[in-house]
Amino acid sequence: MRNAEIAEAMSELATLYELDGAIRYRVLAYREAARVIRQSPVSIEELARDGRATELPGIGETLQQKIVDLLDTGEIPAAAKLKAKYPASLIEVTRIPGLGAKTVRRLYDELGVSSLDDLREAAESEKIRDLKGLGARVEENVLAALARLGEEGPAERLLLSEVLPIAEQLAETLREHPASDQVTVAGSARRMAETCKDIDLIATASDPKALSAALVEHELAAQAGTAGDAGTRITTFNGVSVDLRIVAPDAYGNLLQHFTGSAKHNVELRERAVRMGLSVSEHGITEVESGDVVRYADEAEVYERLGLAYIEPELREGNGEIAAAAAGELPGLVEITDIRGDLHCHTTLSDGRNTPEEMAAAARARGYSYLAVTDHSASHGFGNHVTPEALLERVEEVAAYNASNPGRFRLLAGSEVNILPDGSLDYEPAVLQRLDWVMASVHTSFRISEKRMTERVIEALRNPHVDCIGHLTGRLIGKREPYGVDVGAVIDAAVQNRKLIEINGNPNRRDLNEGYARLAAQAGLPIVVNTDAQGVDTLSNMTYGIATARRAWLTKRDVANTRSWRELLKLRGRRS
DNA sequence: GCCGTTTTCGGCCCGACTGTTTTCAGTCG
Repeated sequence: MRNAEIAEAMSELATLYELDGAIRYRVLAYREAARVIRQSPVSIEELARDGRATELPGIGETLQQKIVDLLDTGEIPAAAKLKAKYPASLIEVTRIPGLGAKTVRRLYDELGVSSLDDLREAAESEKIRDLKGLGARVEENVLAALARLGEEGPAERLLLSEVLPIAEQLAETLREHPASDQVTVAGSARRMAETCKDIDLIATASDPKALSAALVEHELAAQAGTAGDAGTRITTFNGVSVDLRIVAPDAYGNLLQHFTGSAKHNVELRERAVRMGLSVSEHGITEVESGDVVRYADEAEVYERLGLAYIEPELREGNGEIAAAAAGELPGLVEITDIRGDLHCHTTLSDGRNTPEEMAAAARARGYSYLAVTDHSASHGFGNHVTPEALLERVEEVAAYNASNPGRFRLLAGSEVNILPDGSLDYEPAVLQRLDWVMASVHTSFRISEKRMTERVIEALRNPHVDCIGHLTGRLIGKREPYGVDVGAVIDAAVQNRKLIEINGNPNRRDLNEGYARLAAQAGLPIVVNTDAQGVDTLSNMTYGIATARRAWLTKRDVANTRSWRELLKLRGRRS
């Protein structure tokens, strides 16, 4: 059973318990467990079968047993019992914004509302206002929420690449405004998360209202609230909602820390504060006993006051960073400026838009000392494939380029070779042998079993000509689920065969994801951060690859392409 | 239900906003 399915069962049970009036901390415990399970890079099924699920934070003996029950019988007895008590369609009603479990339970008990249809009818026939504490306004909000649900579905999360450029453009506009002092992008965009729900901008200003007005009047604003002293909110034409919060300079650090999140990180931070006799909020740090409040202009001072080293935004996910900061054991994260080359990109030979010469020029302009052109192999299946003859011509072409462009930069002849369903590659060894660098990726036959997919990739890792596995799980964020593959087993096989593995920086992929990348690094597997660029413009997707690497706690040393080409070659198993 | 450099029991983050109420519960981020 996939982690996502187990997490979904826990999350459902949390809602059922909540409807049943369980104490909130039990509900919270199940929600937290669901989050931990969903995020885990290792198989919860295997862990629970070994009785080791309790090794995860937030999972104790009770949940360990419930997971085993779920695996054995397909359901959790406690959930089955509650489902007999409350109709399954009641859970959907709790998804209406503004209606929590308490309210839904009352609607069920007092009005017999047990589905979204019942809810609509109750609101339309003005029965909700009969309940104590609820009024006509609630009916209006419910109907509006139901209408939104009907036309557009639940609010989608946007890719970081869709959000970050807008966030930076807006921040830049505000920075140029005469009334502005400091402006920073906060929230999940600052943490470089895979997806973002909205944009948070944090600012200080000599004239807050004027700065708010500048955002309201921005050409990207399709809708806008009122421009106030505390900030404002707009929605851009492509539907991204943007919150601007303006604060006095002396509390800028507190506000920035608070609105950078994540929620989990902030909760852990405040729990630590409580143990120190302190209370942390966006307004400052209060000494509980004396009631004295201290504000911090600089975010780093907030962490310092709590006895912590500064924590980079990418690490603020509640994955052990606070304990590491307390112990002085935070990793020195890899920086984009550490990157010395890109080992996965395409040219006009397959599906790219630029020639090798143009790609090389762009790579040099980025300060790289090497670039591998890795066009798709013969059986790619989407046209534009490269025959063995064409690939050998490419080898000559690359040699000629390097001969006529002496110096520090080296163009590398490579290929992104398809891994066929049986794990073989679709070029002969004699062809592969001529290449400087071989990426091997799965592009077809996704729907085989996890076992076969794992064997398929491991077979490719045994091939002496393969250097690196590309986009291992094949996911497209928000569009295509990763295919079933035992990442842990692939990591082990890669280490054994002295291969490398890629973080693909295409913002739709970010594959390996941060959880798996952290696992790979812990196993000692060298990671290559690549772009998979299809043109000179997308070589800049290194930003997203590095974001994932940093969120995976990777250091410069963990990332192979922070090395010179000569040093990098020492990491791989085959003869060069 | 989980967890432990105050605790194996008694705690478990903080504040804004909303809608309904004359002081607050519920919901959300």
